[in-house]
Amino acid sequence: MIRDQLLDAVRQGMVALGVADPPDSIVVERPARREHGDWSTNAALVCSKIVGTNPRELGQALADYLEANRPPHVDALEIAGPGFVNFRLAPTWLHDVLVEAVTAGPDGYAKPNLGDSSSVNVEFVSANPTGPLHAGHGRWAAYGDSLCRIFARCGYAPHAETYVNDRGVQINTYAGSLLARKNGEPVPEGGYQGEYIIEWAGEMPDDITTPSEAAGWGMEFALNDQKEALAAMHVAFDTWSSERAAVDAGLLDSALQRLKEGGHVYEDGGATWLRTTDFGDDKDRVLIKSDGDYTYLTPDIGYHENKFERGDLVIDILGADHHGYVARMSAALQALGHPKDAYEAIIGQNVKLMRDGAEVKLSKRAGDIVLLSELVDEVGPDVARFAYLMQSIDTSLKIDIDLLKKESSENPVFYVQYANARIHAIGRKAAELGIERQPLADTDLGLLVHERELDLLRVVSELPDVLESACADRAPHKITAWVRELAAAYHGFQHDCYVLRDDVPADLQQARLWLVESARVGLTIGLDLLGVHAPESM
RNA sequence: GCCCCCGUAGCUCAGUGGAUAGAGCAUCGGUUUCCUAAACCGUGUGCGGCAGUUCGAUUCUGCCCGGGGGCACCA
Repeated sequence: MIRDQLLDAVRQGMVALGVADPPDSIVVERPARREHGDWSTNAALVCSKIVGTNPRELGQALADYLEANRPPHVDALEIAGPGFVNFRLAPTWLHDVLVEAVTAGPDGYAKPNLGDSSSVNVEFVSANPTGPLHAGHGRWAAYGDSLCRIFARCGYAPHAETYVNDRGVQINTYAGSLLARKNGEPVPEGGYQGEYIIEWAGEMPDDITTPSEAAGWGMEFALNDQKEALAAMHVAFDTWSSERAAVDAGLLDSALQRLKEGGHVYEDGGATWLRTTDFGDDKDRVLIKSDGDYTYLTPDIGYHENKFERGDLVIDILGADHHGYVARMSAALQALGHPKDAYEAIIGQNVKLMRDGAEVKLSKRAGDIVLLSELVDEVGPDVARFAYLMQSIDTSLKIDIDLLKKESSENPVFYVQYANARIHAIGRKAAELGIERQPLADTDLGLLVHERELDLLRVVSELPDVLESACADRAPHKITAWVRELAAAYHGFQHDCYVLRDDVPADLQQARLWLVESARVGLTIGLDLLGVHAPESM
């Protein structure tokens, strides 16, 4: 890659200038402003202290060295600002990017091996089996699924998992609520008030009369409902883990036993405690209540321990209301002997759903929830996923349902989908005209010199870096942002550069057809990472 | 009181230890005998505040202010 070639040259230059061991903080990057060249290095600023000269002088010396030992594609060098060395490259470096992209294709371009096949277990959604998924859950579904796609492309072996809390008090509450509604009675105090309970109770067979029967039937019904909603969004899990099954399999007992053997457990006030403060938690946590029942934490520890069988790295994707959970789970897993960095919790901020200009509450106990299935029905899985992935997971997400339903330029999804449709329209039109793309080797890419053409290739060239960063930062929204940039560059290109019109010379036409292909490769990869399908015509 | 996230343009959000901080929408104006105008081009205001670290801070650290979410022998 061009950047590595430039960086190598810069580092060699610094060695030649007396920096025995050039620091890693030397970078070659794309300057924010085009006037500052195609690439730029901070080497002189970083190394000036080591050499004892001022950055501008060192920069000049570096520029002189590079002038004499010119890396590929470099047209001109200049020193600027406080001591940056800027590279101006011939367009040939972008033509190389085109060749790389279309040769590797959607399966091979932008495929960094960061994970070296190590496995990563990603748990997300994990809703209680006591009701339907609401529109807020969609964020975790879209995020988790996209993150797994990113991991997979970056050389990891991801395992998508969701956890079903199918035991505990909320199940009894749920069963009680179902039975009460079945009998036409108001739900008990603290029960589930949602409209769906009435509806679901109506579907419950008459021979179900006991709480335990209602619980069994209700959980299965809820799970099926959730699976349908996720399937409509094209989200699938490798594993659905049942809390009850984990307890029955003895995962809880064996984890508890090992914690005791490790000396991390003590009794106090009739309860059994885990000394999580030894591993950074701010207070110890109860494992077994004084009434003999486990807290929610205890089976969760057993379950998390078990997840290491399905991942070298275990990641939980949790809502902001669970952030207090992280320190105790991390402490428990460390007490079981796992390295601190083998467990990672990603805390996502909440979803605010707007409809008719007002916020819609998403609480399951309140009446008017917007179901995930409703949202996906209304706008489709692609629009929904794109909307969920537009923002950083660290920010609360406002989703305006009215806006998503509008198929207009106010809705960014269509901008991207339209770019995809136009790319494919070129292909259709070319076929209609009997124009075929000739072998790449016979194509003169040197004809691609229009600013729009080069801008498009610049965006294509950035995908590998964007992907690495999206993976390292667990940030699918960086892919969304890149896809929007690519669409913008493509629309700009297509506006100013004709491909198939009569007056386009045949050799330029060929080069542009390959350019369109490189955009197709990039867009295909980007949209696939988001799990968003784009229609070939609109 | 403690913990987590956020505070960037009128709105919704990107972004970065660096050289003049971006995009979409909204406003106003312009572009089409031509591969989808669902497009393109032009048009202004902005890093909540105060210190510190640094050659350089919107970015890192501390404090303050503001918004959201947590602080159970609930899950």
